[in-house]
Amino acid sequence: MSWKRRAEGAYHHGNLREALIQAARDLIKEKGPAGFTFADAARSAGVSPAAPYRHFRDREALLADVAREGFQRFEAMLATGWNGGKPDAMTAFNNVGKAYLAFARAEPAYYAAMFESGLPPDLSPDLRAASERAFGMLRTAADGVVALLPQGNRPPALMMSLHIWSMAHGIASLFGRGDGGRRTLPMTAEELLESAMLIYLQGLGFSQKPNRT
Amino acid sequence: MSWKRRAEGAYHHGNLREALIQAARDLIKEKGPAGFTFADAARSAGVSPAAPYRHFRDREALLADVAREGFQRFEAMLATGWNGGKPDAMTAFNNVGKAYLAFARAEPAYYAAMFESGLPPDLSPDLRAASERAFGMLRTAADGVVALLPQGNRPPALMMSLHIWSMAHGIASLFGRGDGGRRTLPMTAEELLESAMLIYLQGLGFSQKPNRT
DNA sequence: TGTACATCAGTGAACGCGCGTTCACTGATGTAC
DNA sequence: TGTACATCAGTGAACGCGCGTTCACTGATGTAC
Repeated sequence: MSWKRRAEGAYHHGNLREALIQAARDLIKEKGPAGFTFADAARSAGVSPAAPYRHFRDREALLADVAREGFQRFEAMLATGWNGGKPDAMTAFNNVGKAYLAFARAEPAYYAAMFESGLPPDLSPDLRAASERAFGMLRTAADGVVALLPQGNRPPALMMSLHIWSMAHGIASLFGRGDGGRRTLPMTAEELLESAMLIYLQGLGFSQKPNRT
Repeated sequence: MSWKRRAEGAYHHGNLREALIQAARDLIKEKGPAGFTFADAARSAGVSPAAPYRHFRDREALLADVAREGFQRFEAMLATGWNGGKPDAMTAFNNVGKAYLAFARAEPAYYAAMFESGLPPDLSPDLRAASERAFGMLRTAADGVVALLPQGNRPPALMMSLHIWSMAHGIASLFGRGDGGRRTLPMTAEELLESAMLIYLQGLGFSQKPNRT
């Protein structure tokens, strides 16, 4: 469903590019990243099957754009969780984890396009850059947390951010998706991630729990 | 490629069911779990497009059988890693992690069918059971490790096994696949997992590193 | 040991379908003067 | 302000293709007697 309805009988759509991305998201959400076709997207947007070629070279290019847009929103959501490290780095770090899972649940279509579509991560420089900026947020959060430890006792922040990324992605993939059909858990995905991060941070030398927000 | 070549001109294939599973694995490896068709599999196995219907209701049933078989081999591989908890639980636990990644790398087609095909986990009781037995191996390993801790200071082994599963799955999905096109890392996937498990175990109260095998 | 027969596994032709892609086209929009 | 023209965005018909599925069939295998 496009946020801007096409005027009845209008020859020019006016916003077809965005409408196609939106249509692709809807279709991915329903049927997975492999389950939509170029013709499908055109139909959903209410245009002829030839129209999408004005905006995307092929299906893969459309999918890549969905992924790119997804990384941008993902980055924004992680940044909101981090919130500049406030009120303190530990709490903010925990909020980044929650934001990660919230994104995967709220936007399963973006998430699938980003991580499960089979697109090569550097299909285009734009896609690559968007993906790296999103990861950069995890890195920033890891830097903030590592800085709380005494010098000489600090783990590499890059490694730490890769650990957190992997854990959050694993939980999101296995349990935390908004599109049903997934495995069930004796606890929420958020609780699972939070408990894992807590134990992990204790392993790094932290002793107290992050404050709840 | 079937391990049993079809006799020239033989009318009966003799092993078509297994040959179709093998063909599906080859095609999944090449093009992803969504990238193979029933007709494709028949062609690879050298039979007419109608032949697979003698053995599988449809494409999804074939895919489910690939996944089921995958879970069985996965379970066996994890069990070999665990090796009854020998030489000691910590070392064996670490070996389970290595076995997890080794499987994902060596058998990307099975892994994709198991975790990335979009099949509902309880499509069939058989599939469900195979999946749970595989997870049971992680649970067994977690039990073994938890038992090393003093009573009163033991985390729930179920939670711990979910943590490990998520971490290993996250690393395998993001970095550790044998089919290329994945993100690159400043370390191996095995090193990433091992370091994460080490920190995690320290967080649980363990102080020494597991012995190397 | 031989024969008749039932069962099984795969054939090959056929069908309807939807997809990706192309093409010459046309209606709408923007701009130079 | 009006007009001519270039550019742009979407049309609709057409094509070849491969897929999923069905069907009556046939060749091979196994078994009862």
